[in-house]
Amino acid sequence: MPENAWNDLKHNERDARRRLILDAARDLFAEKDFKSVTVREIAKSAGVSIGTIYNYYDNITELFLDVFLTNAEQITHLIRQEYQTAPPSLPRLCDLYVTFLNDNMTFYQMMGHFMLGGELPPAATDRLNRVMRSLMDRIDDIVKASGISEPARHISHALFSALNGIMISYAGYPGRTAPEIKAHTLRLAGVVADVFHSGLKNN
Amino acid sequence: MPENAWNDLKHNERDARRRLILDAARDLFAEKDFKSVTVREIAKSAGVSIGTIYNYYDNITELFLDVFLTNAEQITHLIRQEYQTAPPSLPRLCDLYVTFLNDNMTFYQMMGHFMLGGELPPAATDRLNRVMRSLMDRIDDIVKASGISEPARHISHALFSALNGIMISYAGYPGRTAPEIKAHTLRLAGVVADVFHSGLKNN
Amino acid sequence: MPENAWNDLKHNERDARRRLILDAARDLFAEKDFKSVTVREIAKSAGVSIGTIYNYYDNITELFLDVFLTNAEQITHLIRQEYQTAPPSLPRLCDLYVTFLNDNMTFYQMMGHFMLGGELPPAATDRLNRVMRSLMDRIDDIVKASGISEPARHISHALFSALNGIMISYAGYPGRTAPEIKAHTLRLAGVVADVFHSGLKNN
Amino acid sequence: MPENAWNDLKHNERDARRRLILDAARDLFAEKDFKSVTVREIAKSAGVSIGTIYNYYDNITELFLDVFLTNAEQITHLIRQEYQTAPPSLPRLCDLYVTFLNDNMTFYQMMGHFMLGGELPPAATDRLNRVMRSLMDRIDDIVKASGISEPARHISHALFSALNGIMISYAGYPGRTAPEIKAHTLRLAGVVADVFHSGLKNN
DNA sequence: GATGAATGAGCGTTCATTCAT
DNA sequence: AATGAATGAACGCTCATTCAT
Repeated sequence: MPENAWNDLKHNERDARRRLILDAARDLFAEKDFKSVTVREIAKSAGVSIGTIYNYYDNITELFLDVFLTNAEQITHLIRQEYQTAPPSLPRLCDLYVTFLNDNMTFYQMMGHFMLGGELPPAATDRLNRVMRSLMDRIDDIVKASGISEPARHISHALFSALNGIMISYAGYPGRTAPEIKAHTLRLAGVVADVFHSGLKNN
Repeated sequence: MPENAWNDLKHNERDARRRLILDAARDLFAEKDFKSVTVREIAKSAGVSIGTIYNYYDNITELFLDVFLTNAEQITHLIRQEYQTAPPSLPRLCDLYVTFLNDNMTFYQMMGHFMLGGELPPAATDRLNRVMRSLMDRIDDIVKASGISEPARHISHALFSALNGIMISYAGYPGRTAPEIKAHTLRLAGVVADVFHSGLKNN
Repeated sequence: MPENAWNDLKHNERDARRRLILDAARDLFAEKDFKSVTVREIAKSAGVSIGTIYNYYDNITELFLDVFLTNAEQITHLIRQEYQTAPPSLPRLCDLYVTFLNDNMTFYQMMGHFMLGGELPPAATDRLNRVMRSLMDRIDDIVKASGISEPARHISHALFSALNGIMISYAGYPGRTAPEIKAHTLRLAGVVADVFHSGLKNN
Repeated sequence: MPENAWNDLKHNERDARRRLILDAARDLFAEKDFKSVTVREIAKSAGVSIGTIYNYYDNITELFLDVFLTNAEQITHLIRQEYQTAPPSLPRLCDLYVTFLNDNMTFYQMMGHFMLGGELPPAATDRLNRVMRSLMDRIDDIVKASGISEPARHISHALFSALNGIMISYAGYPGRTAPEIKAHTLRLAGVVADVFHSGLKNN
């Protein structure tokens, strides 16, 4: 079926180009506050023209959102994998998640942006909610499997919150190098895991 | 010493004016995303000219920072008061802090901004660190007094993180009213307090 | 001569395609200000690709001009028909022309555009002049046949001007519906016809 | 009253600057299609920065409208003067108006733009209508005073239309110099005046 | 010290046109 | 001949900052 093959090729090409832009944007975001990255910079960095970016995204917010949601899907996938391939472990979950946040600070910044102030078109809000709920579900899986008696959803929320909070509180610690920050945040992730583990056993 | 009196007067006036600007800015931030507030708006709202603002602040970031640090000092003060007037209580601390974040979303947004992305001049960084350390010390006071055996500082960091994280994770939940958000975040604050309380007793 | 037949076929096909684009453009112009119609929209509406349009027209101005001139030829033809099938009548001429302008606002807008501001390549200017002169000649036919003693060409110009002017002055009257505008402009066309009729008898 | 004097000075200065921009814009419009004049060009031509223009006008449409309305008020004033200082004369009115259009082609182009396609904010539409009605009233004054028995308003509309139409039909005549165009349009204005004059006497 | 008009770099976005397939 | 993704100059507009008064 040459028709299909051709379509696939086209589709692949389009996807590849989109990925090119996506990755360029992500790299740029890693260097500075993502809100200060411009369309021009992304275009230059991706090696395409400004117009091309608008060929793939209606506006820059959509691109930002795509970077964010791609990241969210990534960590969601990682947690699902962990759940499926190893006995459930709060410490490992915490380590996994905080490691990811350290390696993807943009994701973290964007979570703050989109979940706090960001005016989003309704369609985008829907997509955002769906993806975030899926992430939360995967965390829930592990929390539940850790033998918790309480209504698990609240615990999952609290744990998710605590891990996110580690970053907002320490990720930007001035005068610290990236490895130092990673070390400190992972240590705190361990403390959180411990506290939740022993705190929940005894309820 | 008339010279001193005159200086004091001048000093007071200057401080009063600065406060005027500060308060106007804070009020404006309460209405919308702080990054979208313009110098023009602040000037108008404070009843002074644009130029005057630059008389008190070198640039708009300094003003933003001043608002943030003022808020930080405020919550620091509240926690100190709590510590001095009531028996130490993790649940009350958590409630107090999360209530404050709900009532001062700007503080929360700015914490995210300054601690994550914000390029700050060194002097500003120093001031930021000092104030945040002081806030942490007050949290530390209560954590220590709650009868914890472990090295308290880490626990304090983790607790502080967890409380901050509650907000980034749920404060912007789309489709929820402010009271609903407050209710949910306070509930989660309760869960965190519980978990830390029972989790730490048994270590 | 198969060669010729083939050429004819090709020629017909080409013409049909051009007509397709032309009609799509005209329909689009009817919906909104012609200056705001994009090549992309025309292509989509005509069911061809952007590139194809450039295969038939060097640039978008040429297409606009083609739409305009086609319209001009249409009204020219209508007036000739009127001249050939009915006794010459100024009122009927005025009614016919103003009705056409009402039903083809694009033509009117374009007349304003091309005759006032439009930078046109010389070849296009020639074509424009030829077509407009032909239109004027048909008006002239009827004016002359109406029993006018004066040098007819000036009268024809003045009449043509007056009818065009009715539109620029009232076609966009805000708050009026299309039928109301048609009614008013036709009434004014009647006044103009009367004035020219009685004004010219007595000279 | 020094306060008032100061305010007057400020007011005058502001007005002078606004006039500067207005005139620069008008000059530019005279050179090319007014829709193709950019904010940058106007700024450069007026010797001010881009930002300054936005200090006086909310957006470029407002500036365009100001140029147009200023012109409209000018010709309105000229016609009123004529009415007050000379016996009413259709030929003189026609000559006056068409001379003005020749010397202010921008006014003519803008009339076409604003009265046909131009999407205008309601406030602007109101202002536009008021000014145009005032212009029409002055024409009405002279038409009525010319001893016309018919309902004058329709006649005024028709005359106004006819004069405007002269321009749309001949102002851009390609290959003609400005003086030639002026001569031809004034000649047609004379024809129109004649026709209306004798046509109306006999009704 | 207070003022606010002026500044202009820089923003996101558009769209006629090109050209490799 | 037909395609449509890529292009990038150019647009209107914003807003932190400056500086003459």
